[in-house]
Amino acid sequence: MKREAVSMSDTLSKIQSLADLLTEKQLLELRRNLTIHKYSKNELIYNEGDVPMSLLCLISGKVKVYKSGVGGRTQIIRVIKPVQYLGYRAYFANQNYVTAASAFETSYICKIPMDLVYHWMEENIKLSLFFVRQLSLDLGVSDQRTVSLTQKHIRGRLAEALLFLQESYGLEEDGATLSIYLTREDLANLSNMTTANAIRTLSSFAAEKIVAIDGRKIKIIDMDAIKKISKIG
Amino acid sequence: MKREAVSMSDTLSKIQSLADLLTEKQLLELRRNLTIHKYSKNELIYNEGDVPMSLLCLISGKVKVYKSGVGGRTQIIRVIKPVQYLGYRAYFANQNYVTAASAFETSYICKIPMDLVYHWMEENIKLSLFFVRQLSLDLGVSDQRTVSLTQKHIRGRLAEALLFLQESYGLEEDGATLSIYLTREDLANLSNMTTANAIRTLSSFAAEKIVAIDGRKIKIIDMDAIKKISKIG
DNA sequence: CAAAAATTATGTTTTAAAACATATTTCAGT
DNA sequence: ACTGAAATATGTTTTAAAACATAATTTTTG
Repeated sequence: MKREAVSMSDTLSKIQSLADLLTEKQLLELRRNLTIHKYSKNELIYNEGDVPMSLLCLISGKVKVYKSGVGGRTQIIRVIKPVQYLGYRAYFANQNYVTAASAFETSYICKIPMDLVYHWMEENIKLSLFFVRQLSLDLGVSDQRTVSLTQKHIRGRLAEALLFLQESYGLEEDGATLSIYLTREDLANLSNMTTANAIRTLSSFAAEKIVAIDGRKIKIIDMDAIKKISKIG
Repeated sequence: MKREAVSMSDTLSKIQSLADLLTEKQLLELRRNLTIHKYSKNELIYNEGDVPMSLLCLISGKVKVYKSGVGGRTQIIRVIKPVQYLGYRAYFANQNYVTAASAFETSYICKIPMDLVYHWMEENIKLSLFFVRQLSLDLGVSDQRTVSLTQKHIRGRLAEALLFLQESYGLEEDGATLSIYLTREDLANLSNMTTANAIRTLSSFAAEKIVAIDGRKIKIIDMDAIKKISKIG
């Protein structure tokens, strides 16, 4: 498990695909204005209502974007893996953040002043189109998620969450264990259910030999079954 | 009630704010490539899985964008009023449509070939930034909606739907009657509930003198009560 | 290392909403 | 204007999931 800090050159190589879109001048400005920040496990990165100031890019670690709803219940809206960008929507919409973000585990995030990014966009079509594409992908996921979370039953929602985690963070060397260890509460907040129901439903999956659980480790035994449960809802 | 067809010059004046972003050359291309289409009540405009070919702009009428989920249940994702654009997300994300759209009532829609629009975007920053903004607003609404639909109770969801319809389509001259007449089924699909529950819950609101119903006409009597019910969920 | 706190686990009860059923009314097409 | 279909209305039953409760672990922290 790597534990070292992230250097500037590490960071620049990670955001290469964004940097490639920039002009020489913009690249220089990027180097001058980019900052790197460490967030510990469960540390808040931004909160609902905050003014969006920076484009964030997750360099290493894992992050959740969530929203608190009725009676303080939390819904995880999306999860972020390296190297993905976040925090841009609210700025473009001229709003304060309507979501919050925090680190699942120790994470390094680089920040680029959003005013600067927007400035670049005004003279850099490729960068603008990059965000058009990102936002379009995000919106598709969000619309799909609305329907899944409202219409699927508990088992379907949990199965979908497991698939979602697998797609987002992948599997360990055994090719079966999810590479992220979430609390049951996070799993519940991802699947729109109560913590007790996440625990119960996951136990059922284990009893049915669909998954094997060892604390927070979840090993997927029968992927087809999970896909089927997710699909039929 | 206006019933006439929509002319090219009507249309051009409606899409003025988009046209203003274009160069002279692009404006000429727009005039040559823009087409106007009439859709009757309940007519399908595009379907899930279709290849997105055109940027659509609703010139007159009312349109719903929806998604069919588990067991064919329909969720209305958003409603469109004149002059709003639709149909662009899937193209930008390089996907087929994941939603469908149809007309609540007779609607005129103008179509502009999406390849052309994208071409313009590649040489027109303002146009690109227009879509960045649109997508960002859409995404904010979608994320908010995910939480509302999953966490609010039936009464809260219906109240929210009524507010949403009021914001989208406004009120009639009496300053109280919603300017859109939906079937109870559409109201249910907007609020994530069964038709029977939409009927029942709306009847309750009427019994509580929060609204007055006359067929599909819904008159809002106690706006504060509706806002409160929506808020507390 | 031990105590406190948080998390996981399960059983039971309650509740909200769906499913089912059946009239009644309204609407659309001939 | 008539007729079948669609939409509305309302009552009853069933079911899924939340709420509540309590205990056993595990994790964190002083």
